[in-house]
Amino acid sequence: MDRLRHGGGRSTVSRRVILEALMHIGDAHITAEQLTDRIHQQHPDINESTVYRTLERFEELGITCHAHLGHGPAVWYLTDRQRRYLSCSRCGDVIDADPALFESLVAAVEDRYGFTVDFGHFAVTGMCSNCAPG
Amino acid sequence: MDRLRHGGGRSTVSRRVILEALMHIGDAHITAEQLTDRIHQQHPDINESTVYRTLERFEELGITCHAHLGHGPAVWYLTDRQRRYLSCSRCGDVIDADPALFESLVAAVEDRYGFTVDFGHFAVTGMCSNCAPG
DNA sequence: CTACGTGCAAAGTGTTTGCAGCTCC
DNA sequence: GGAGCTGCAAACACTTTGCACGTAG
Repeated sequence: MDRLRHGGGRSTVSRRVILEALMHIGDAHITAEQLTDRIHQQHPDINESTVYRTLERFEELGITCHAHLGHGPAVWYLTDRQRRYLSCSRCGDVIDADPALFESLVAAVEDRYGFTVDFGHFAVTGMCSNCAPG
Repeated sequence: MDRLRHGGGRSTVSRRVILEALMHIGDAHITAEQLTDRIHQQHPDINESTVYRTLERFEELGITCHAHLGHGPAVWYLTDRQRRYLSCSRCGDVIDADPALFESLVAAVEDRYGFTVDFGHFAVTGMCSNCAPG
């Protein structure tokens, strides 16, 4: 909220509620729709488009970010730690992987192409151990 | 086409035209809409939904696959070689990177989580050298 | 001849936007 | 008091689907 005010934004009921809901899910992640549903339990008057707009505003300020885990809706979470999602394209299971594994690839790509990888934005898809053939 | 027939599919004009168009783009990739537009130059009667259905059918048979390069439409290409796309989230530029760079990460993830990574499906996003700050 | 493929139009999903009213500072 | 938020409904982009007709094998 400090960061919001600092960035020229206003502190409103909707924004406080959305931020609290995000803090409440802790280490997990949530879609905009699920978040809206939860918020509606206590605040049925907060509109889904406000949730979208707020999440986007928060993202500009570096408070939240979103990732795409597969073909469905994006998921949102607080930017409190790095996320490296492995998403099974068959069963939809999501593994929250160790970022350290990705470091050498990030460095190699930077080196070779001058490209700064952001693994947080799109999940790495594939098949989990249960779904992989053989 | 052999593979199509072998998989129990029929050889039709639409399918031959779509396959030819895909072969024609060579090493590149194309969205379903762009593909439809091109096909319409010679075959204005082939419907976009047929293009979608055909690409999907081809994918089941391992002839084509699709990847998501960013927030826009998916791109399609023939499954003739591995693709490791780096997609700049600012300017949209796409780098077709060397698959060898990704091998050790693929192995490490397999080892640690039993998860078989498919880097072909979702691009790796980030910032290209022109767009990266600093 | 019949299962599979197609055109067309309509629906679906996830997200964004225009506008008029409201509220924080 | 005015920029910034909000609700609402409608639009949006991309893709999928239902249905009746057509065609490959």
